[in-house]
Amino acid sequence: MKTNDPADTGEPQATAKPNPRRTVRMAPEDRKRDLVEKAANFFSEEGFEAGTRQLARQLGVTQPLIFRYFASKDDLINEVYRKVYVGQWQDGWNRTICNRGRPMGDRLHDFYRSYCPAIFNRRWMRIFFFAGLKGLDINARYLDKVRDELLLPIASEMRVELGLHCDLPITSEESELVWLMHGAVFYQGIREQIYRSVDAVDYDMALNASIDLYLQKASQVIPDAVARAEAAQVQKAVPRLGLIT
Amino acid sequence: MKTNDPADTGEPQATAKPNPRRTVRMAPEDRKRDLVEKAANFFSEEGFEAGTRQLARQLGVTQPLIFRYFASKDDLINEVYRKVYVGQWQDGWNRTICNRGRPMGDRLHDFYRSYCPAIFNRRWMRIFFFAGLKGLDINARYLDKVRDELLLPIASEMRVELGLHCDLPITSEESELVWLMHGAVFYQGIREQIYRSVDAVDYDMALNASIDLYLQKASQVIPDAVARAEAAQVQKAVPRLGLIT
DNA sequence: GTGTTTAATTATCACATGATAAACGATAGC
DNA sequence: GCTATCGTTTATCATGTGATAATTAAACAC
Repeated sequence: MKTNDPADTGEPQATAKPNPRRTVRMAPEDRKRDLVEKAANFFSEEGFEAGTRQLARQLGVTQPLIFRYFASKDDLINEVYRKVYVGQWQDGWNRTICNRGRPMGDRLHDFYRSYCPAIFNRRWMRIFFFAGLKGLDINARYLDKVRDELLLPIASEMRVELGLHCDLPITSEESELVWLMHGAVFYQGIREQIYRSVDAVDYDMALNASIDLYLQKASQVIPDAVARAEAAQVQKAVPRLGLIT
Repeated sequence: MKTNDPADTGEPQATAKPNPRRTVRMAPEDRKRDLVEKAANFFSEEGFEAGTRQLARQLGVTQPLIFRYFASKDDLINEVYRKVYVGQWQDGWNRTICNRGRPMGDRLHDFYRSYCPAIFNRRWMRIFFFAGLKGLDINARYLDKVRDELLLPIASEMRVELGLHCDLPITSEESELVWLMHGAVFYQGIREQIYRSVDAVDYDMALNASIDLYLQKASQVIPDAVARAEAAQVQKAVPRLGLIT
């Protein structure tokens, strides 16, 4: 008959102490980092509504210990968000996009070949959607960052690539076109990590096709869109009476 | 000083009865339908982890009443799923796709112009992702249905449109290409309903571009892919020694 | 009106949750 | 080896949860 003692490691112990609890004492900063890291994995699988006891079990510690390192569960969750979102962002992405020494198609390829591996993993994807469904501002802020530092720069660079000199804000057509490309790529990550319907999507073809689509549609649509925007701008600048005379 | 009586409707009541509770007695089938309908709205906003008391408050009934109509909370949730998923599916979608009397591009336009309005609403989208993150089989089954009744038929019809006569299963290239188009369209729904970053995406342009992309890439890629598949099939049919001689 | 049916209520259960306080014991400095 | 520190534990709290039983009252038949 085997003992059910949870501390029984299988090694024969001559003097069976009543409570040989083998707690590892870690330096506070190490422990905290470890907790956030493992909590990110845990919450990404179970959702943020999962209990702190289950979390603690998975972390290999007792539940009250969590509250020594984090004032509240929400506090821990916020640190998880910060780790996942802020920790993954690479400033090189924007630089790749804005590097005018190379053609736009190459820049987009390079960018997505760095961006996709960074976020196409189960943990990032799931936390992104958990937070998104909650309507959390950290998620909205991430999307703002995607728009302001990635997608709008792409649209601006595209104007330059097309030889358009225009300082007016990006039109909705231009912006929608970038979102379309981005969405087509991003959806591959959803299929892979959220749906899990495929072992691993070959997103190289998807990448090529999405970028092709953008480059092609952009050259068709954007010159006209920009021209329309400029015409509207001129019209606005002319005083009302000018139209009548 | 105003009374705080929850039943106070504002009408002056001469004989102030101690508990004039105004409960409406509904026919069981009506009540049940009403509960499922409102629960779908509630859970789509709050997530399925939200409490039954909060739900009951929103429904305008007491919490135990829920358990008179549903054996458990999970039972109610399953009825919500069924309502949202099964209730929205339209058999006409597959028929539109398979109508060989019309060109593929038109069929795809018609299909998506019916499909998008059916699922591009906050309730459907959110419940879809809540269920997806939970890894529920009802969600996986929905995706199987999308694949088997919508996307694979599109790939098959595309072969016909391209004049290819081939009974071999759809290759991964063909399937990935349809998923790419579908994802580009679907992502517009995510932006609109999950991100809520735009008031209303003008998904007409997105639709046109996505379908164009598919038609164009398909005509480029699919004939070769099918030819390769057939060659591989022939090779497999030939006995091993045949390759050596 | 009176009585019967049963939809909806109030009161309550056992259990799980986030969080706190007190006790314990692994490690570092001497 | 002894002691002080503080990382980690056990024990516990108040509250919230899904679910049940007993009670009340709205609607219908006569």
